[in-house]
Amino acid sequence: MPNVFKALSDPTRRQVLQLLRKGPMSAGDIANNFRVSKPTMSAHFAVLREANLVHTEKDGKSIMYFLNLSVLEDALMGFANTFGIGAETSQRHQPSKRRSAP
Amino acid sequence: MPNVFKALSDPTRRQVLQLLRKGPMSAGDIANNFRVSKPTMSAHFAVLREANLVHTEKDGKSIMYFLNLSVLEDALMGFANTFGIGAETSQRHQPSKRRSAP
DNA sequence: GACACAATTCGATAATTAGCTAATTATCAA
DNA sequence: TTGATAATTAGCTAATTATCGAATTGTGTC
Repeated sequence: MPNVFKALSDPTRRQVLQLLRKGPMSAGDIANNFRVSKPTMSAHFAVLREANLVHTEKDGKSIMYFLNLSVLEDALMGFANTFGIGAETSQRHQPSKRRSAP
Repeated sequence: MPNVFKALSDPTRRQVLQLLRKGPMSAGDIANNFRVSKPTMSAHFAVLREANLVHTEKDGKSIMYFLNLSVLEDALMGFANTFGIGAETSQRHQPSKRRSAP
C-alpha cells in the first residue's frame, strides 16, 4: 500500500510507531507523549489506521493501539528490495541470488 | 535525514528513484517518463536533491541525475532496524557500488 | 438516569504541496 | 551573435495537511 509512505512522512506519526514498538498503548497514553492536542493526535491515528500500520482494540473506556509490524516490514522491505537493498525477502532466508538472468 | 521520508511520500518521486536505479538519466529524459509538466518534475527533483537522495552532474546542455543509493539505504535500513526489521544492526556496509563498466 | 472520562468528529484556519504557464538562465552549434 | 534546446525559477491556483477548540459519542460507575 502506497499510503504507508505517506503515513511515514510525518515525524509525529513515526514517533507513534516507535512508541508502539514497546507494546500496545491507549490513544490517550500515546497522546500524552506529544505536545499537540488530542484531536490532532486522533487525526494522526486515523492516517496510521488508514495505512494499516496500526490496529485497535476496545478496552473499556480506552482504545488500545497495536503496531502492525508486518505491514511496516512488508512496505519497507518491499520497497528496499526493488533497489537491491536489505534482506532479499521478508520471509525465510535462503541463500538466493537476485537478478537471475533467464 | 528525516527529509528522506518526506521525499519518499510522493509516488512520482518514488518512481523517479526507481528509474534512476537502472542508471543516471538527464532531467528531461526522466521527465519524459511522466505525464506532468517539466517545471513540476523540476520541483520534484529539488525535493529529492534536498533529501540527498540524488545528486547531479552537468553534462553539456543536460543535467544528469544520479541515485544516491547509500542515502536511501541508510534511511530505510536505519529506520527498519529500530523495529528489528531487515538486516541486523550491523553497520558493515560500503555504499553499495553500482556496477558499470569501470 | 446522571456523571466523569476517553476518544473521535466537527468546523475553521494557517501552512504546505503539487500542479500549471510564462519567463529566465545556461549551453551549444551555426 | 543568433537560434535552438535543456532546465530551472517566478508567480499563481487548487488541493491537502496539521493544527486547534468545541461539540459529540461511547463506556463504566455511582
